[in-house]
Amino acid sequence: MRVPPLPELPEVETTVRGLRPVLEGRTIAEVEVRRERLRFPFPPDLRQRLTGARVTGLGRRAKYGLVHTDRGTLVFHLGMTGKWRVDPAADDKHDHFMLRTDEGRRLFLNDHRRFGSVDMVDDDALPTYAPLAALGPEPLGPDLTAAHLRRALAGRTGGIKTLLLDQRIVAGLGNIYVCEALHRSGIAPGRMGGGIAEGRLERLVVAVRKVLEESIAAGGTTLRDFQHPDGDLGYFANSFRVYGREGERCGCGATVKRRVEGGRSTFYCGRCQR
DNA sequence: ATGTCCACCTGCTGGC
DNA sequence: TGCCAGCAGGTGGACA
Repeated sequence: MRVPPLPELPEVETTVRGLRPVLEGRTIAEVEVRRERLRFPFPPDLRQRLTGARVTGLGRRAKYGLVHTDRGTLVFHLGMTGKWRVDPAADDKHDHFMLRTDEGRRLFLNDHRRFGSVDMVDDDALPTYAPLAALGPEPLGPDLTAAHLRRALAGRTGGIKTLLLDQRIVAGLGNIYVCEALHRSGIAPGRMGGGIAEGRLERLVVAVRKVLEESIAAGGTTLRDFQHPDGDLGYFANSFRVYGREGERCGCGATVKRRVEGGRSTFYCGRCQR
């Protein structure tokens, strides 16, 4: 079974890297807002504010993409099905938001399920912008350590799987990479967060970094080697060891299991993960 | 404070 | 063959 990857941290990182050469240093010549809202209403002054703005740089925080301009920062979230389409051959009914650069490149934010969001934040307000300020450490940065996890998980009785999805504990993980990281570190998804030994947390940190880095590397390869006819940025081929593989063989020979918790699928191997 | 559940949304799948 | 219920899940809010 093959599952299209949802936009988690690696997909957002790959998207930002793909947008950078198109946007960085450019001036936004035209902005089109095609509906009132995605998950949240578009800022009412979005079009006016971005038109004529100069893009100074692009970045990412957790699953948020950041487009810094001389008039503030455009913060976008891809939700579950969001992607940017660059110079697409044809129009699509789920192209909700368009930027045209002074070079005539056209970028469409496409999101058929509309769980994504777009916001515009003043530079001086960015450090206290609530959606970003509440986030835990970047998993690929120096602040994600076993010691951090030990402190953040202390006393927590919930399952480690659920807790790792909490963006305040670690920022940027979603259902897919949490399942993969737990599998690689041999930790059962239902294990109580507060009761995990330090050595296992060390292994978990390593596994989280590794699975994200491998995925970003794969995405980078895709961007370099493969030009999608529609210029899609945000989805790329990937292979998972447990996610979406219910009933298939784990590397150890046991069968991959699926369990639903809180309406979310958890894929795991009952033999490798304890 | 913490854990649990639901709403949001649409394309796809499986069952009849 | 066609229809439709059910499912997928990131996030924020409601609730106990």
